Amino acid sequence: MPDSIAKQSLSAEQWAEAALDAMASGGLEAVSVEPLARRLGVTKGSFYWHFSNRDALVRAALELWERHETIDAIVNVRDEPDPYERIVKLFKRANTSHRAGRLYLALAAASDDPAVGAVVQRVSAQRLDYLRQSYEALGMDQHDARLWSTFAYATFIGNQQVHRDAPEQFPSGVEFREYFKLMLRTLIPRTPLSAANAEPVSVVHLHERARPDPRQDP
Amino acid sequence: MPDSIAKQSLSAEQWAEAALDAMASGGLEAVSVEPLARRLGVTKGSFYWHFSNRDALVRAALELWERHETIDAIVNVRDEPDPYERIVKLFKRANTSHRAGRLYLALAAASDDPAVGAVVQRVSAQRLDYLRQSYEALGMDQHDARLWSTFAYATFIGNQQVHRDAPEQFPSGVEFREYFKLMLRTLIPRTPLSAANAEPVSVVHLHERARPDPRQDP
DNA sequence: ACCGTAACATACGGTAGCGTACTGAAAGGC
DNA sequence: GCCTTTCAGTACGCTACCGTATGTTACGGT
Repeated sequence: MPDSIAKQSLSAEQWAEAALDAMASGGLEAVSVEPLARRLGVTKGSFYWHFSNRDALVRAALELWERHETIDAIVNVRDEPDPYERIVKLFKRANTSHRAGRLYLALAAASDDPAVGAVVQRVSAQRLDYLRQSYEALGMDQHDARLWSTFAYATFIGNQQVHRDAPEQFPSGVEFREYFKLMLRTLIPRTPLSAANAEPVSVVHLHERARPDPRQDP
Repeated sequence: MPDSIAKQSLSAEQWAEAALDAMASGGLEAVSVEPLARRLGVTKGSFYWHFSNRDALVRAALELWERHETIDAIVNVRDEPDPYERIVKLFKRANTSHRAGRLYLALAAASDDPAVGAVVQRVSAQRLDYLRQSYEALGMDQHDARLWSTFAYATFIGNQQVHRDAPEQFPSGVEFREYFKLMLRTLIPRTPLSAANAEPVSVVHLHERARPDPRQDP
């Protein structure tokens, strides 16, 4: 039993990965047993050994996705001490993976399904929460951090959407780099906006520090 | 014939409206003849008198939606002379109708379908274009207007998305009003960026100038 | 009173996909 | 060498939905 679990869970995970692929390109409805089996070169007989039914596959795929989108994503930037750079990293990550973006949009579109909706809600909440914490680490009070993090999150979700729905209109190449910088400058104020609690830091100095950061661009 | 057309097209439009309702709550897949007929209290026999097939219904619904989302929306704010107020109106409209938001998201999710994708693209392009024009009317040069209007549009699309996917996290009530004002202040610079300095640096000034703007208080 | 037609109903065949029951084959323990 | 376990294939019934063919009703014109 214990050793066979490895083999079984491997194959099951392959099914789940294939399900995620199907979701990314065709939405939740595209996760159908027979087409997936065809794509994997087997028949339903295999599927119903690994999973009790289609719902179980969807659940497994959602679990996989949730891990990818929360734990992995956050672990990836956790070692960045500077909160500003941490947020920049999150933004870059959000604009990097095309598949991840499409997957999010596909799952969000299917959030009427209670199982999907719950996961989407948890993922959104966790990402928003982590963003909010990062904004607080910038020196914002709780309230401002909540507003700004929501603002920033909405913008980047919206970017995915616009990029998919109106690719012709969406900036690309050099223009995207400018667009990206504009968003960073606008959405990550490096000086606390509520005058109350923070030590006044040199705004000019901080802004200049942001510009000579030339790294990749999606 | 001429008088019977009115009756016929009326009924056909009812079908199209019902199709849009179904889309808003269940996506494109929810536009199915038999369930729709049940919901309307008739049978398929009626449907196949008005439309040749399901695709024709989808096309009619899309046409209706496109009119709603472009012409009507723009006509609604066309009489506002102040470009600032015009943009505010557009934003308010975007955040007002829950159904319209869900409809957009549902159709965008189904934009793999070429018929749907084309309409979504046209609607997005037209709205973005109108927004860009409004930003130009604020005094921005073409380039900045393009970046800022894309930015603003993405944010409001993202707001719809977040509002649907993580309703618990999305600001509401008093907090939403603050959130809304923050977005307006940030996304609609009231000081014209003169065409003279189109460099990205000018945008930084913009952000810094937005803060001491005495006109609104959160 | 009669007919034509607009509007809807009924009945049917066809397909896609879900799930089940059963069969088949390879692999490793005994 | 057998036999259980693991994994996959085949065959079938079931449901939802599409589309078609045909039946039924109401009504306006003549």
